[in-house]
Amino acid sequence: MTARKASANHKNQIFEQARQLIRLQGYHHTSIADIAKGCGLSKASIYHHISEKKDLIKIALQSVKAFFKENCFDLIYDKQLPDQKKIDLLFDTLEQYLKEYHGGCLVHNLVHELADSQPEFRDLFQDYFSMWLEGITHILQKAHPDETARTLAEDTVAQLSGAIMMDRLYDTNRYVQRVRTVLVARVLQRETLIVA
Amino acid sequence: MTARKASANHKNQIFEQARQLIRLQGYHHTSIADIAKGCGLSKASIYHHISEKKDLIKIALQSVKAFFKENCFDLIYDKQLPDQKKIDLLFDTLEQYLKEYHGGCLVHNLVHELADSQPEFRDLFQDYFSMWLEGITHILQKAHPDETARTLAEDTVAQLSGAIMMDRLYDTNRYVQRVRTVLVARVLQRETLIVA
Amino acid sequence: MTARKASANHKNQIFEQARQLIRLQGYHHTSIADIAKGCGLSKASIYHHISEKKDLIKIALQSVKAFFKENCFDLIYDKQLPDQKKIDLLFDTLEQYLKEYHGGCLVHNLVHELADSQPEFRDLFQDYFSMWLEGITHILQKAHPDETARTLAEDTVAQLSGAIMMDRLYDTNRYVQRVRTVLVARVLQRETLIVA
Amino acid sequence: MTARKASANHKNQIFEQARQLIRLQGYHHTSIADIAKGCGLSKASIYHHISEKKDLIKIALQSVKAFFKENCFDLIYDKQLPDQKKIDLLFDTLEQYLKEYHGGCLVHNLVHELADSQPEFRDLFQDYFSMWLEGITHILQKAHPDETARTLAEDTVAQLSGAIMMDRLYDTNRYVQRVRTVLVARVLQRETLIVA
DNA sequence: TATGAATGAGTTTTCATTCAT
DNA sequence: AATGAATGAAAACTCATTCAT
Repeated sequence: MTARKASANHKNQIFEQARQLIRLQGYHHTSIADIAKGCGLSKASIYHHISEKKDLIKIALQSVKAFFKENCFDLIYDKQLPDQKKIDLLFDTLEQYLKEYHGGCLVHNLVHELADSQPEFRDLFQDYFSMWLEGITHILQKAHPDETARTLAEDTVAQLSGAIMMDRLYDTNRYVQRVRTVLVARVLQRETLIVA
Repeated sequence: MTARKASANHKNQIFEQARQLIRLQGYHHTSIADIAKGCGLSKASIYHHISEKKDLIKIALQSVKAFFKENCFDLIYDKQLPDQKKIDLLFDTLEQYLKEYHGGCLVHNLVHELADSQPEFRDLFQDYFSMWLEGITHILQKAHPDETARTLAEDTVAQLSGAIMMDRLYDTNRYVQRVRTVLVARVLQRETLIVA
Repeated sequence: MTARKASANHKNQIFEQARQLIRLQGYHHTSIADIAKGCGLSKASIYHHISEKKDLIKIALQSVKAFFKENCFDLIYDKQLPDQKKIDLLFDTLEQYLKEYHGGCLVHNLVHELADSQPEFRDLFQDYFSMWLEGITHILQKAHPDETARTLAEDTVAQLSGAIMMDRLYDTNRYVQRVRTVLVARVLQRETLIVA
Repeated sequence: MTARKASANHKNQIFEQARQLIRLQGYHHTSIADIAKGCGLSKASIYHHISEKKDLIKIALQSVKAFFKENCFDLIYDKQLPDQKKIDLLFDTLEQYLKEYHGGCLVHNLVHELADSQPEFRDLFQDYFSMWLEGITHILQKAHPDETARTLAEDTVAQLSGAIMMDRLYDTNRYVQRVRTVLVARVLQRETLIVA
């Protein structure tokens, strides 16, 4: 049991290191040696848990998706939950995620780095953003007709993506805060001049 | 003269190749050899025009900034020009830039790839976005008080950044179109439910 | 008993896989992992049956030697058996061996790959060819004086070795067939003696 | 000029080292590092002259083929040259080649090592042996009808291939000498024809 | 300017082998 | 006997950079 745990820990450590380093440095600028060093393992050991470096991308993307799925999107479709609470859930989780490590969101970073040169990951990226688009569309559907809700969700997701980048660049959190404010206003249909 | 022109051409060719390749593949995934091959030059020749690879980042960023400065932001502060024309100028230039090559905007790609690992470029990135923020704030100042204009400009720039990424990922241009629509509405103070 | 059998089976499986893979891919190009995968075992398990990779060479060579010893050379010295039958025995066994898997004869392949870099196996190789040389010399001794018989046997073994290679390269069996034809002729003395 | 010569020398040194080491150790057991060390160059420098390791196989095979073509097969079709001289030319060249370095003939070694795992080189191997087969057939055509000449040439080439291996294994040259003797006898028709 | 050649350091990946379980 | 995990060493190959010509 100790052994099983220990080995599982190494596996998780590797994936966790990969996640962090790729988020901070990008995929191509993160070497297997970096990850190994970060785990106190040898390079060769890494290949006991993956079969090629690209596997780490998949695993990292899936883990970020799972994080938001479990913490937000699995809860958001609950009819009982008031819209405000849903938005809080979303943004509180996001803020926790962004605060935990610096370097913005791994998914956004990777989209820019890999979207064209590694088309095989497109589906994973689209999956991720579909989850956000559908979740936010759902939240907006009480206040708006379907098509409007979808369009506003797209605006929101775009703004959120850019906001994460801007916050990273200017080392603030005001851009993401604004997305929250705007989304709340949209739910409350108080959209005219949304300034806090 | 022929020689001077030829060398200037090589210089431009190199910078142009760098711009394109870095935009498509990212900085770390683009090698000096790639750029040299793309220009029909040898690797060593590249170093007659730059002193290290990083120079290419600077040059590329400056050229994108110059492109938008000359084509938009130098014209936008003209009191004669109606707001609608200014917005058209902005988005037409942007669309032209995005259409010219695929791969989204070089600046956004690089922000994500380099923001943390190469802090020396932060200023350049911030410069670039300041230009956009100030330009759009200016456009919004006729319709809104200063602080509101600034806030809405930040929303707009964030949304635009995310929109470029989303359009790249889904191979459309609808996200950026929406930013234009929303900005027009904001200028016209018709913000309630902005759906085309 | 079940256990003993099972392990013996694994042992044989490993040696059989090694034989096949080394014959096809060469010694250095066949990894312990390849052999393990071919047996459905783990790499570590291989080391319960050998102490280092080189052991597999020895075992493979011995098994090929044993195959021809049991099927030909143990029977060939029987005074009762007519020469023609002996030759049939030899070449039928050889053809069966060559047909069973492609990739020529393991021994010949290994001689070329290892002869100089691993002098420790020289004796094994020489043993193997001595068996052939003596066997064929014996067959020729009825029709020729001892020294002539030996010389013709050497010619035959050389031609046979080259024929196996040529057949492999051109994917035929005509070269080996010719060796059989020539040997029969030599036994029947239907060939003016070519001896210096 | 000095520079051109120097660089050409490095290139030749690399190919020469590759030829020698591959002949002695086999392709898979010869590393780029081995070759680099043998030339006093860095590993990276090797890649200035080849684009992948496999290139060395091609170059080595071509150089051996060129050696025998220039020294034998370009001369052998001369009607003036007596058959005995042609055979001398062939075997003197071969002996020189075999003596120059130990380790038998590079082509034979590679056939065994690569024939199946690297089918892309089959053509090169076949080319090489075709040169020999046609040359020896030509020599035998004065003394024998075409088809017989061809068959005897095939016997001769097979025997020669095996003889090179046997000589290497037993560190003699008697096996190859026998091939010369037998071929002379065949040209002089001092051998009852062995054709099926 | 331009380039062929060279290279140290680094990249991903493989390998034979060991060992605790 | 079997194996998952680990690893030092080495494999092939790449890269940014330098320099003599």
